[in-house]
Amino acid sequence: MEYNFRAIEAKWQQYWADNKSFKTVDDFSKPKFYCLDMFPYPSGAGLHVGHPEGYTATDIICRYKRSKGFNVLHPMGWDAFGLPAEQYAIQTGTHPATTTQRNCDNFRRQIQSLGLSYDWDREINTTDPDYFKWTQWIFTKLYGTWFDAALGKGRPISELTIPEEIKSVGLAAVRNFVDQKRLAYYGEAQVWYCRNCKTVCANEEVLNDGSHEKCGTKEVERRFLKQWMLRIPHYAERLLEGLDGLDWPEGVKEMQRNWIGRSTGAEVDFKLAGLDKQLRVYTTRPDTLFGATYMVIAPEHELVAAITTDDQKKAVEQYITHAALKSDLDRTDLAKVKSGVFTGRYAINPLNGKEIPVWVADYVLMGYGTGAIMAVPAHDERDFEFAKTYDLPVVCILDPQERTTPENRSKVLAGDACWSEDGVYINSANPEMGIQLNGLTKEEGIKQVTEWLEKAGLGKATVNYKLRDWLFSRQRYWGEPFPVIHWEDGEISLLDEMELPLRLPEVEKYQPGETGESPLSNAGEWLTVTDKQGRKGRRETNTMPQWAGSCWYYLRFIDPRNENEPFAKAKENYWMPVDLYVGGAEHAVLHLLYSRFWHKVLFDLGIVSTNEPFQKLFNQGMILAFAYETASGSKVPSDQVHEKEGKYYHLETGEELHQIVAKMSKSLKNVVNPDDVVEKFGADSLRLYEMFIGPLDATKPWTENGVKGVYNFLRRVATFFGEPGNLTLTEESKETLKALHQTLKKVGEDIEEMKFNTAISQMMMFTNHCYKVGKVTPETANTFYQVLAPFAPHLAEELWSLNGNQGSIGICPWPQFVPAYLTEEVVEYPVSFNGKVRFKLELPVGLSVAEIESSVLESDLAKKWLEGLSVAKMIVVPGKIVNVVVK
RNA sequence: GCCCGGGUGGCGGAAUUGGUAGACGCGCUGGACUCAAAAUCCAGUGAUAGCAAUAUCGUGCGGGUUCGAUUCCCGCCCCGGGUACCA
Repeated sequence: MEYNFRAIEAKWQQYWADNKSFKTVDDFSKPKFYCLDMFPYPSGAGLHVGHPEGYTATDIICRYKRSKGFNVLHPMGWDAFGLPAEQYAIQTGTHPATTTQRNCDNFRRQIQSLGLSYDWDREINTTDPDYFKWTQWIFTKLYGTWFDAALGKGRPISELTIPEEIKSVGLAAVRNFVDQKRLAYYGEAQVWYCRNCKTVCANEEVLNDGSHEKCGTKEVERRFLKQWMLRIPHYAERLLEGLDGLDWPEGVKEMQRNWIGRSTGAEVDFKLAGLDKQLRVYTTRPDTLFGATYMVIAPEHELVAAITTDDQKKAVEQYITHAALKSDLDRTDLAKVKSGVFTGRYAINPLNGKEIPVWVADYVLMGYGTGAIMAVPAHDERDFEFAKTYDLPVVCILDPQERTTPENRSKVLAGDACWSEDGVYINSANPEMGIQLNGLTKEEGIKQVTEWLEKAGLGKATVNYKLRDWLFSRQRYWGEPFPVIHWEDGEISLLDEMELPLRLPEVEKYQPGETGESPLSNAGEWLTVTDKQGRKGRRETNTMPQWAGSCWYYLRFIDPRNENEPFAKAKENYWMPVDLYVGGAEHAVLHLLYSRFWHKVLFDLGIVSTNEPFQKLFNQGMILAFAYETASGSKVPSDQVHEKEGKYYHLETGEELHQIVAKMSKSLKNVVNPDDVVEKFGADSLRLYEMFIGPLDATKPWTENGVKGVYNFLRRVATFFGEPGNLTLTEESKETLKALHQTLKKVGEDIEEMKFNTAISQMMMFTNHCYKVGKVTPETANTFYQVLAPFAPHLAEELWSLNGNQGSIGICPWPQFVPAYLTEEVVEYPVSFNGKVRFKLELPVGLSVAEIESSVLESDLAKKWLEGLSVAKMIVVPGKIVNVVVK
């Protein structure tokens, strides 16, 4: 048979569509397998070869699981809100919905051309009002939930007890109290604002170098704006604990842990000399309190004005104004030299009563801990640098002893070097206060000081998290509108479920306002509302960020056409959690953390039945491409390069070029379009190559020659098995049965472990075997087709039907592997002398160690290597190796 | 700086409860087929020496443990990703 992949693939894709072969039914009696791809943002550029990598992997697993008897849920949809469509609208006036529709159609066509077994009846789109109705609904749930710290869970706001003293103050106080507790709140937030995009951006979008992730400019600055925020830090502990039970890559879990950033320490109150106020600091090292020689408060700290003395007022005010203009970049990276100013005030060290100066410095951040620190320059690098800059005293209280060099130790003891590791306390006792640390080490010191502080009422053990409130609004058009009304009297109300979805209004221009307000502020009629009492209100003009839609889409796939609820409880109960979630590592922290947060809230409210949404996570690696650069390192577009005898030259200048591996990019002209690959080699070849190129989680370069290699394999399969004369054997040979069942075993195991590259190489070996023996039985062929089917489903279906089988190959149970076919009668032992393999010796299976020893020593081959030497020892590992130690 | 990955033929990569390094594929070489070429099929292919049998070397570098190390331990080098004063 000629391998006419175009005809074969068209035929079977039609067959699957006509027969709805991959439709998932909610048959609760079967074991379920929910396999999810991270749904794409349908960009105008279409699919790139990175998309099919993850999609093919999940498709193989799904097809395999179906034939193993699982009820498989394998859906696809579109994360279609987002900036590019809006940007295009600003430029051309085309409604983002139009652009989005077009892009989705293109993506669907491309994905369908790959023969992926999605249930297209479950397709969802985050921009569809029937979908975002429920995104808005979940937002109202967040708004209506508070976190009960005592129970460690979220509860409906109706279950919040309002203290009598608040009630007595009045309605506004009650409202204020409740708002303080909600998981979603509307508040003044100091946020990043990008002058270029005219939008607010999340902290996470502002890169370390002070540029905006989305647009790349450095036009970002800090502004105060009214924003919707989510209190994700309330769930910090739950999000941290939840990680332990998940089958996720360790690296991703570690990144999430670091992002949450839990630390334990103590809050300590310092009295201020001549001021009836206390300064509270957070420290992870209360044990170093004896070494605190000054204090620092953040420029934004509320006590700055009160603390500053008249003499220093001017200098401090100047410093604060200056610091406010700085971006985080200036405050961190560039500030190798720390800056600060003395407030004129002294604080009193509670352990020894000594007065220490209070400084203002921007290396202390208001957003973490209490915004104030006690500085222990001898044992903290940052404090040490600051102390050296401003010539503040450095008192060593922790002797490194033998933990460092004698030279460094004496520097540390003299206060000329910083030591932040463990040591033995010195100068750390105050008998009057009943505290004595000298001679102890760090762990014990922290414990004792914390206990002492708590007893003395000067402080308490505290846990802190780096995780900050999640800024949840954007000044954009193309996002979910908030179901929120701001009334003229200052009240905020949310729409009822009956009033959802709140659709986007038509607007004339998509340009954000100069002040950064959303395009929705131009939406005329839509904008204003009046209630039954005649009270006027204005709708929220912000929209939700792109994260919103992707935070819960895995739940909607369970019941995507449900008009009455986000999903039916019974179905959710059956399908959740997602058994396997595959996508890029770029979502390791944000998307996965936000999703987990929403999920936990929904869990606490009894809306979902699992504590965590994604049981197993797998990150596919990036697919790169070869690129070329000159000796000086400048890049040369691929169409300017020509190859000669394995070397590369510039087409015009003739200069020899160096081949490198780089991300695919338009400028390098090394982008591979899946459509072209499908056209030239077929979908099965594309699928197979993406899996064969290397381990799924590795970063690897694309080569067209590699595609040719797997195409070759498929062609050889088609040629051999498509020839009826090759399938005429009536009884299968032992060797072929062995090769077949080895393949069956290896491929099954490799799919379970997601090691697709080695599974494919095993199938290649089997095919090579078939060419060698020339003929196999039709039964052998059938079994092989089934093994091949998850990987190259079109060709497998074709050969399957050609061999006289009815119906789709996908519905047949996975063939049973028979271990008996793999048993060996002889073992070929590599025989080593002093660890060097000298010859191979074939021996029957099942010999005792003594028998193997004597067989080896008696063999003619061994004589040569034993000449003039005596055997000191023999190592025999039955079935593996023999090593003779000679002297 | 810190954290996490990773360094194996000309190339992508296999193989690690320590047990025949280089499976499979690409490329290359030779042969068959052909008037010829392409395609295909068959064979070979880590390096060095040798006609060959074979020998020596060989998994980033230097040590160590072991009968035996790509695999374990110690110390380095290089590459990729993440991160940034979190007290």
